[in-house]
Amino acid sequence: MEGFSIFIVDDHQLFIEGLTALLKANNYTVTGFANSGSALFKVLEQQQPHLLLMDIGMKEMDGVEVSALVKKQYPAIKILIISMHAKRVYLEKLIEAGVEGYLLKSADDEELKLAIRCIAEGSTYFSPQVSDSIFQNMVTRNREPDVMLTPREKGIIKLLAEGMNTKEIADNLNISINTVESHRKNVLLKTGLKNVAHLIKWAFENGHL
Amino acid sequence: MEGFSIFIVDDHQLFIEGLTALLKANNYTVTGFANSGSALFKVLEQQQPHLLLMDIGMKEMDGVEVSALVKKQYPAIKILIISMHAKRVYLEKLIEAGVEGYLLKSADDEELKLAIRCIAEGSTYFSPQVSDSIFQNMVTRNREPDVMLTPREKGIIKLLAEGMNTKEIADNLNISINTVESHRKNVLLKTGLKNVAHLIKWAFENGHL
DNA sequence: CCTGATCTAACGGTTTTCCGGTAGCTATAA
DNA sequence: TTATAGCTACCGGAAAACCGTTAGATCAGG
Repeated sequence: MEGFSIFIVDDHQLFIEGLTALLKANNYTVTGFANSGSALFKVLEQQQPHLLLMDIGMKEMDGVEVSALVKKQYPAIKILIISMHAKRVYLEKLIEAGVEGYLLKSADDEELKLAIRCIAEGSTYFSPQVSDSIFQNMVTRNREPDVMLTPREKGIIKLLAEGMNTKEIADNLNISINTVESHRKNVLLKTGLKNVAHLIKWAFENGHL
Repeated sequence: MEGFSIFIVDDHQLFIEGLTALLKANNYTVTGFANSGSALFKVLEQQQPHLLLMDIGMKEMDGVEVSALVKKQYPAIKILIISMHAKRVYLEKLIEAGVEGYLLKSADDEELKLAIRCIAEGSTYFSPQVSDSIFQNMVTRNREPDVMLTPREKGIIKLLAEGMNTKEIADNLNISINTVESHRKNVLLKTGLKNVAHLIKWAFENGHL
């Protein structure tokens, strides 16, 4: 494992330091860390580690975008995602981006070492829970072909979540009530959700709020 | 610091092991860990550590309840909360429960060591960001006097979030439509929210979903 | 230039929510 | 034993959401 450099990306300093201590105790080489995407790219200009341990928290969907960008600019760098949860939404995009592995934070250090070994050898590692999720997704994929919301629609969802009714939203955006109803209707149509309450929950779970 | 035992409670095994490695590298004594509240209490019957490092994630509000229970049954055990965010909702209850400290995961190891030292010496440590949040809370406290939902109400909110309407919920719970409407009405009344969409958002932000 | 996506707007009818008030039944705590 | 809290249930009217459908304007990309 000598000569295999690991770099940690996470916005939780404590987790970085814990992970670093853990890896060093197991004779891995940790060459640094970054707290944000921009910090990471600054470092990558100077040095390219072999492996990025990338944490994906709840709030920042951008961990996904960061991964995609890294893969585009530095295809040689391997990426192992360490995430809180096995959300399909993230997974799809991450696999599309070409990450080499996906671990849950509930994994233990044995699984972490296994994942790193797999990736170092040129393979991939996706934790079982996650693989199931992927497979399930493959099967049901056709039903939900990636719902994309327009900016206007996202804006209206935000206002709906604030408790505004159609008229208030119309006033707020200086458009007709009919228009707002059209948007609301379109969103429900394209997402296949039942009503606004359902929509708000969906928006939360899919990073739109 | 010799003779001061630390015990970690977290449902993320990786974080536990990272933290353990970090603490051991700094010559602290880590006597064990637990992945859940129930596991913790089983261990506490056998041994009482001096300090609990308690992680509070997003989903499990129960970290708060666990802390309260520990403090009630083992007042001598100190508790240092390590949390993802500085949510007022959690903070209030944790302080009420009597925890000795509150750290964010964005803290570094220096702050962790400082917090542990403070608590070991009989003092308390609340990270600056959190203290601000507390203070801000003191000022605005009067406006939101702690809305408590009954189990039935929580159940109905969950079903509402699934997109069910009143009739479907009534069927699902085997109660009258009128009853469901009463509950929905009461919830909106006691929370002061505008409609169900607003309610779903509120429920998400306050840990009810 | 044509096409597709987006934003805008409208109408009529049905269903559901929202609001207000009222009220009985049970279990539990003061 | 009173309260008090929680769950249950009902009614009627106003307001809003939901549904299906149509359609003009604009603007970016092939």
